[in-house]
Amino acid sequence: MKISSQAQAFVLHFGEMGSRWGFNRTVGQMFALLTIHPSPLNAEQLAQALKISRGNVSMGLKELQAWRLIELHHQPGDRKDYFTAAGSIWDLARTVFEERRKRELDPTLSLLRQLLLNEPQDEQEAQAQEKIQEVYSLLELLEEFANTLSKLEHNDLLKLMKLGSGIVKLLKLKSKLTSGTSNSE
Amino acid sequence: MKISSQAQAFVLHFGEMGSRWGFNRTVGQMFALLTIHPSPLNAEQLAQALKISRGNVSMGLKELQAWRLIELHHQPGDRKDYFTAAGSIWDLARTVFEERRKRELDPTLSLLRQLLLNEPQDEQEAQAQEKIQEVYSLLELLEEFANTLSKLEHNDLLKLMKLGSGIVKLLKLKSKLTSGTSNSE
DNA sequence: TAGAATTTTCAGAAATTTCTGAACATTAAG
DNA sequence: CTTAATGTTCAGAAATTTCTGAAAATTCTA
Repeated sequence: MKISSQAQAFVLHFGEMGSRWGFNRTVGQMFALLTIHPSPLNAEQLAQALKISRGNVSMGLKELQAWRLIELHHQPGDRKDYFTAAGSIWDLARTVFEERRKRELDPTLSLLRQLLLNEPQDEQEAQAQEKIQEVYSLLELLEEFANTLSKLEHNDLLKLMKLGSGIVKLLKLKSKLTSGTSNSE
Repeated sequence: MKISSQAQAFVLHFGEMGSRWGFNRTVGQMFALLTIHPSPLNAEQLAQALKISRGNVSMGLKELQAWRLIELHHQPGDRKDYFTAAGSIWDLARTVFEERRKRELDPTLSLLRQLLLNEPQDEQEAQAQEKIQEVYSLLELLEEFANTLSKLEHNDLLKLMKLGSGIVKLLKLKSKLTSGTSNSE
């Protein structure tokens, strides 16, 4: 469990950024370490490498599993649980993207849907309702777009992301070809 | 400063979600209230409506200004500062998107760039370096894509987001038309 | 089934973040 | 310049989150 200073910096940074990405410092560090380390690690090794308690590692692993970011391995003749980051970097990014969509968008969509069911009782409320509707429409569109992106095959996603301002041209091209017809799905 | 229960729920929810979106509870509430309220509000009104201290409001407003999410107004004959959410819901979404990109992507890109400058000293480090490079490439692509989206005009962005699986068809169409030529920008 | 190895849980400790309110700073008006 | 109105700051209080470590639970082996 020797860690190069290189890896050290990587791990520490992901710890710092962790909170911005939706988990706490040690969970961020654990994830970074599992990502950068070539072989699976067990709880003991994680605790030692990151200088945190065994209990904390256990909780962290549970959270990373809830995010579907790590997977369990076993070494023959060893009862300990070993973990690695789940899949390629791209898989991980996709998973983080999807989990965050779920946590950051869905609860709000669901609340706003609720609020929109009420009949506004006065002018004040009617105006508020309108604003809520605007927010709702936007978030719904975002959610659908995020969904579309999630479902794209790796190659298509790559192409799309590399288009740059070519996107505009493509959109223009499209409206020329299909002018006058509705077209999602 | 009477707030309908409708608005109340909206404000409280944005408080709860606040931390997931990058600010704390009261800042989330302040932002929600300024968004849903039809007219500009001053610090006193915010403090009263949200039952928080005057000092807290001052700090919150400062943070919302750092996010460029609110703008200052003045009522003739009144020295107080009044605030509203800055621009339309779409403007706000764009701003949040850009600020978050800055805070969540840029620091990491900059660290990884740093790390990649070092020559790996052994096999272990070389492997780590490779992983870092993968993460870096992905985040860089993400950053560029986010940039592209930020720069799209409202209408183009809307069209793109509504494409749904039509995106795939469009990408296919494009590769047919330009097969063999490079094309970002 | 006993017992050793491993993982999980969770009460309280520690660390961190947020909030208050009083002191201070700034501004505008007279 | 003085005063009153408003805005800002920041030390410490309060609230929240994270972490530890010992006890409990689980799992495997013999």
